Amino acid sequence: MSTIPAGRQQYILSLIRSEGTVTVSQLAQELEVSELTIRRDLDQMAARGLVERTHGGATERRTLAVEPDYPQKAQEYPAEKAAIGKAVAAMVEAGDTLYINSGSSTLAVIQALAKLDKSITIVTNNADAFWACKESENIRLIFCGGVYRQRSHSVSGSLASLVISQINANKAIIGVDGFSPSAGLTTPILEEAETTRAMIEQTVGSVIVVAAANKIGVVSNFRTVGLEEVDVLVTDQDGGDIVNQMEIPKNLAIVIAATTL
Amino acid sequence: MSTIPAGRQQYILSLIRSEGTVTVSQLAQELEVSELTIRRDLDQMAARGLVERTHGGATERRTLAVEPDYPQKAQEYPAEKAAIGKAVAAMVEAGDTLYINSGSSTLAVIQALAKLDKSITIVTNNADAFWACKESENIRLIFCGGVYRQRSHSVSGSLASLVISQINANKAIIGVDGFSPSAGLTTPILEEAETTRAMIEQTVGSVIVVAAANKIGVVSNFRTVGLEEVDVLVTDQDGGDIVNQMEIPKNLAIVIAATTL
DNA sequence: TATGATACAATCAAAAACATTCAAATGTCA
DNA sequence: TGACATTTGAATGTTTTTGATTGTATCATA
Repeated sequence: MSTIPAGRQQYILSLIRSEGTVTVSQLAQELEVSELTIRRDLDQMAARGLVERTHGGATERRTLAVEPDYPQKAQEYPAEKAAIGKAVAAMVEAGDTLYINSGSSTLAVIQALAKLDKSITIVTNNADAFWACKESENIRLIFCGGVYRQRSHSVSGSLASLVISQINANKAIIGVDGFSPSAGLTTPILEEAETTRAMIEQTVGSVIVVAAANKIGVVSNFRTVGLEEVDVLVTDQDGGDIVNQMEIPKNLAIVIAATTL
Repeated sequence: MSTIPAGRQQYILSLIRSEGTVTVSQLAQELEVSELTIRRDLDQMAARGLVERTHGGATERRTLAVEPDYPQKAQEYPAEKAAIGKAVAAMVEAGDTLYINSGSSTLAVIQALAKLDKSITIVTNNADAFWACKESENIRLIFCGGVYRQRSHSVSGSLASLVISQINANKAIIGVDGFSPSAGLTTPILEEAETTRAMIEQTVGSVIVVAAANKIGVVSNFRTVGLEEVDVLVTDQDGGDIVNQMEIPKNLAIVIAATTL
């Protein structure tokens, strides 16, 4: 077989495409190199986004790195998301006007708020908010305008910013794809980043970021704002553990949502 | 078989997708691991929301975590509305930018357009447009901002007008509650009337009104525009009969949508 | 409703896979 | 050839996975 790294990795990739998964030991035998070499190959390929690394081997990437497929992502880790949603909803008081951006985590917040049905105003660009609030008599729902993005079930862009510039809220509830001390809050879609930034700029009260463990420490393509703009981070148990080992601004409060069942 | 967790879980998932349910003992035998390992796999997958755990095994998730579940509006005269929608959709050409306001008749137009899937841009304040266009790759959907009205599944008000002021369309497809020579187009909600008027003002091409027979000759509370602003009226057979006995502007074309079934 | 069979949760120890560091082998360019 | 970078493999300790064990919860059928 190929004795150079590039050839090996190409073979690994083709095998992953046909089999779905590969194991380190199997590849080491087949290519007659040490398992360590295979691990290094897989790590490199994972860093380039070609495969997904798992314990013992690697799998095919389910979705493109750029923009996650909505229905798949939306139902990942429902328990954690529901817990986060509940915790955030508890921070909301009657009379509040909230900015809530799009994403499956913030949808969980909307669902929790819909259940409580306090008299609040929600300003959002999440298209799923409509049905989530369909039985909440006391929630006033204001929707951002803009270009609809099928993949994320949301609207964004300059039209959304235009609407947002007209509204001041006293809390912002922001879901992100990346939360990092150095890079701040990041998302894979430029327009979403712009819309989210506009929401934060129009918020006079506290900015609450929701991010499950798999978002903490991650850096995505486009920056919305730095962590200094954030007042509260709501995450799950694992996320809390990661944050504890990071250098974060002192004024940023961490809230752990317990997955109590 | 795959000896790593990822491969096992992938196999389990594919099996669940085809069979509907799986049992722990069956999987343990098939994959040649202990039942305990299978249980751990299933628990992990359940935590991620991929499967539903049951006693002794797992089943496919029957309900998606996110389910619009729109109460399909108790459609009055579905056949007539579908016919009107089809007739209007036939007037739309690739490249068009359309204003479409809210209402069950115009929703039928959107549904017909979604089926054709021409490359057009739809600007609407109808919240149901999201799911109606969910499988139309070529339709660009721009949503108006504004306050959401549960009863009509739409947004309206000054924020909607603000967005509309930024966009020029070459056709407007307008549903109304009242169509009358003397009172013009009328609707029972002030904000909807304002939004619809703004749409018509921003249209440089033809204004197409859709109205079933039960709207013809009716006068509702708030006036949007007079009939002189309308270029085409699309109605059903009965509606055509009524219009024929009316005094309408000469430049207003009448189109009868045949209920061919 | 009681009861035996099965599935489960919790804990622990062994095995496998891993990260990390370092040195040897290989290839490249002057 | 010699200096340098790249690739590879060995050795170390750490983490993850796995299966055996125990006792508990749940199910099906009488």
